[in-house]
Amino acid sequence: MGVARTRGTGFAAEVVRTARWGRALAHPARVTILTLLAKRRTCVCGEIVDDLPLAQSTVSQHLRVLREEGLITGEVDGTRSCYCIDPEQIRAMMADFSRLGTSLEREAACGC
Amino acid sequence: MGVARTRGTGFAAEVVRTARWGRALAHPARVTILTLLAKRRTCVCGEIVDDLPLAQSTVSQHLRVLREEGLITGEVDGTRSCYCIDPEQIRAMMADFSRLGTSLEREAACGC
DNA sequence: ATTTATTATCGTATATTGCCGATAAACGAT
DNA sequence: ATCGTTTATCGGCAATATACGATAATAAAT
Repeated sequence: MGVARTRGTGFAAEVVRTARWGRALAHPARVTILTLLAKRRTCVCGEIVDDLPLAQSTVSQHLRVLREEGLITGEVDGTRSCYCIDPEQIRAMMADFSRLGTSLEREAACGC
Repeated sequence: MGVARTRGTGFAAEVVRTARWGRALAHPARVTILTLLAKRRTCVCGEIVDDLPLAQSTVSQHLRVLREEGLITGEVDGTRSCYCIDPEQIRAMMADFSRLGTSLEREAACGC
């Protein structure tokens, strides 16, 4: 999706942050990668590729998105790359979602 | 982002659902719209437009995305449209996010 | 030094997103 | 019937997203 001209401008900071988390999760591959990294202790890129119905290069791109959003960290280990979830950022994301949730559930009554 | 050829195929149903929620929240305008609808009792489209730094047609598109994802409901009221949050779906979204969160926080230790 | 293995990046094609102005559609009011 | 208001949709444009194969780049192994 095109990052629009107004993206990130004219919106509250917390809203922009929440939208970034949303974008990070906006593809099944990325959600799957996160759960894989949480499930396994090992975090080698190749295994992730094996578990996804996507080409290696495509998985690498999804990993980069997750890294750019801060949800995972990548570390080079010889010829391979070791990816790990960043628990701090996961908690931050969930906190933002949680804040949004309570904010949205506060007044659920509809006047229509 | 382009809905890719493999989107929704080869991924677990819950993962796909979570990714759709993420996509719904993936733009600051849509997050803002949701919070606006929660804050106010009234849900007329025009007011939403007034509160966003976007053209009316653009806001209408964002409203459509939120409606397609089921987070809001639209109802025609004479010449205007009344949009409301769907509390049931909001709860469903938050439940999915919550499930994801606990799943991701379970094993946060990184072996790297 | 050469090969093998692993991963990131490049190049490219296609689809989607997001934005806007303009227009259509629907309704209420005059 | 006509006008004004409100909203949805259309058309077009630029930017991203997603996918893949191919190619670098790096390190381990022979």
